[in-house]
Amino acid sequence: MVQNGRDERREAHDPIHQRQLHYYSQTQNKPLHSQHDIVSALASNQFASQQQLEYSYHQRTPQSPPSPPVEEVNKPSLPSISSLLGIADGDRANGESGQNQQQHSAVSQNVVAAGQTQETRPDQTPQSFGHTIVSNPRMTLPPTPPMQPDSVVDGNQSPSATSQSSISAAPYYLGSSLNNMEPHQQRQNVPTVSDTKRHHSMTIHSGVSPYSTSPYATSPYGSSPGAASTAGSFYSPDSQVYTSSALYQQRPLPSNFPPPVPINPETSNNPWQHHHYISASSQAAFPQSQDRYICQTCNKAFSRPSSLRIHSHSHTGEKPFKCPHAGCGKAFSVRSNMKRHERGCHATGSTPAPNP
DNA sequence: CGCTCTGTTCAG
DNA sequence: CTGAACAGAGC
Repeated sequence: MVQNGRDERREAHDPIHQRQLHYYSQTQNKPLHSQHDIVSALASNQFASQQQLEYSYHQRTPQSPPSPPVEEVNKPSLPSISSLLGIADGDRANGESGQNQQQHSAVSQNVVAAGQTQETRPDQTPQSFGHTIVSNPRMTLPPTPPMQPDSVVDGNQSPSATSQSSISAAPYYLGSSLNNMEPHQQRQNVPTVSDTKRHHSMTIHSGVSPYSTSPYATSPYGSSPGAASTAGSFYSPDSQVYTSSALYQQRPLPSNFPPPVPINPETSNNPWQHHHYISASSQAAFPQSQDRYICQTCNKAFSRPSSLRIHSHSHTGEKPFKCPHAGCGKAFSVRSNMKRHERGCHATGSTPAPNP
């Protein structure tokens, strides 16, 4: 909410920002870029009815990721799981063919049940997450040792879990950090390659992504952040909190967040630590800096909230900064980029109007 | 002290 | 050319 306040402030002063409000409304009607399209489409389909956030910013933010999941949901991902379950249960599946609809439901139940029974800590989001990974991944997750059943138990250590208790730590992250990948990335099931640039932190995350994003992921809901907002209720108890008001709300990272890596000998084997959690990446790149703001969508960490915000634009496709030039109409997620564009494309002169 | 803004730089 | 992230300056 604080962010909003800031935004308001800025928008009030900045004509450009004021514009963006209109811009959003317009964007919905006109063809947008990939992200925009997806987001808007989703907004109209799911989000629209789901949760209308106060700010346009939030409106699209709502875990744009869901876009990919939408397709993925229909994909074999679920069926395969059901198959697995069916195989496992055998008689059950056959006996109750009508449960097809409950494919994911069953899965989710499994997750939850597993989490509650094994973990005895229903509060923890990670466990469900971890469990999901462990249960399904088998088929394709050979490389990571963390696959051990213990992973579930270790889930206790997972940042998410700890976040609850020690959230007050300091840093913040966007929403629930379940998904390491970006919407498009998830879609493609490709490890975050685009981030490989400067994402030292992402390196780890990239390795992780496969698990969380993999099609076999129990349920697209659980794996995708967008889903989190949608169906997050099941995967994360807290999700309700995030979802409603904290889609992009930053939360303090657990004090354990950074430390997770070194951890105790016992936890040293923590699977989550290097496969499905931001902590690994974040801590890797950001040792103890308290100002770690983590993007829920991609788990990327930033030292400044403003940076995180800007970064969030990349996920939402939000481009609040429009080129003032008449004929241009280009929009940018970063103001400096827009300025640069102006300088480059519209000449350094201050005269925006294109001279024929 | 923390945050935002701006400029610069890297990468595709 | 544009997107994205970082670092510095200013408030």
